[in-house]
Amino acid sequence: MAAHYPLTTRADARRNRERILSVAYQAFADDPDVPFTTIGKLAGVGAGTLYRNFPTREDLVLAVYRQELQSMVDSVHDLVTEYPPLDALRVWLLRLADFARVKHGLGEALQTAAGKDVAHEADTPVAEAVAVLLRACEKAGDVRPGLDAADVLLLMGFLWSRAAGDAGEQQTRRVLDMAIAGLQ
Amino acid sequence: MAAHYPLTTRADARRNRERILSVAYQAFADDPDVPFTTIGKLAGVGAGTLYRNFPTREDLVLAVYRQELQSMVDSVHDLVTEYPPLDALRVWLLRLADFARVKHGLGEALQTAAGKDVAHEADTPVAEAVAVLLRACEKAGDVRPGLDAADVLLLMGFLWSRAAGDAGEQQTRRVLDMAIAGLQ
DNA sequence: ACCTGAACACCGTTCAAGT
DNA sequence: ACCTGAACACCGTTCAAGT
Repeated sequence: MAAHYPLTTRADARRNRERILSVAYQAFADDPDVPFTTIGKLAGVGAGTLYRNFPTREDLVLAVYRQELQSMVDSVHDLVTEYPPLDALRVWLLRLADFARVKHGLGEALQTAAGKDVAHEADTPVAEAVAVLLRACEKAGDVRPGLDAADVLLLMGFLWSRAAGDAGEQQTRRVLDMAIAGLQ
Repeated sequence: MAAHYPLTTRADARRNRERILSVAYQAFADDPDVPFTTIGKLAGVGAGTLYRNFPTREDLVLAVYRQELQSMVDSVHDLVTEYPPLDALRVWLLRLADFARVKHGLGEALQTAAGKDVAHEADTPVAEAVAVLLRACEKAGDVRPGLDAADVLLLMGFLWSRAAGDAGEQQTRRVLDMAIAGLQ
């Protein structure tokens, strides 16, 4: 009596999962408290399908988080080819700051055990992304040599916690510029 | 047709309000997502009474926040008489760190407009409390002179945001000790 | 003036029936 | 194998009736 595992996922099943993920980010950004079932409706799937793919709200939040952070990390390559090194660093960190704001809006899902795992699992790729940007700046002589990516991220984390509490984008930008000036 | 305002609050009304506040802190600490109506039941009041006193969950959260922070500030005087200055500072900052953890658990009520007002309104008394503790340490020669209370709080805020994300009490204690060592 | 608690609305979650 | 959506449970909120 061998169990039967499907060799391929059914096409509609894959489509449904992708649809949910693609509406979820915007839905969470618009309203962090959006009813879970509403996301299913927006994606045009039944409640059962929503729950089979993401048994809890947290599962969906974390999947969205993972997806967005991945696309952030993937964007590094294009940035360093398109912009001067220092601008690439600034743009990327600004995007990360925006993401951190949304992440904060996503609620405390990242404070749970599973959430910390996901957040922690992202640490290495994110640190590597920063390392790539820093190395480009270093080569161009835009920052002082020997800067540690983890240190930079720690500093950024500090800025975000302040920025989230107080004013919005403007302040984030100003403080970020101050921090970058400090790296030079 | 002058409106009639009660000259004195009815005794049972005052009692009810106090009862709600006294159960709320523990209830939130036990489970930040405790159903709002459950707090009414724990306090032994009807849903209507709960809602008249605290129209929204946020109102109750903020009232609890205010109350607890007030008692923290009030405790400074006893601490500086009971403990050596540096110990008083350490104990008080540890308590504040514990409170910050619970505050975090209280959810994002403090991120709203009203929440920021309350948090901001607390800044001055809290900074004064720290200033009192610092001055005592300075007089005893335990810290270097000229330390700014706001700077110390900024540093603490940084520690908490790290501590909340990662490990709990142990790490908070270690990092706090490092920070205090830095003040000396 | 203040209280209680039943009543209603809304959202989370499951599961029987369908393709 | 996967889907839909009705059905049920639970919590938030109001308000008529009581003291």
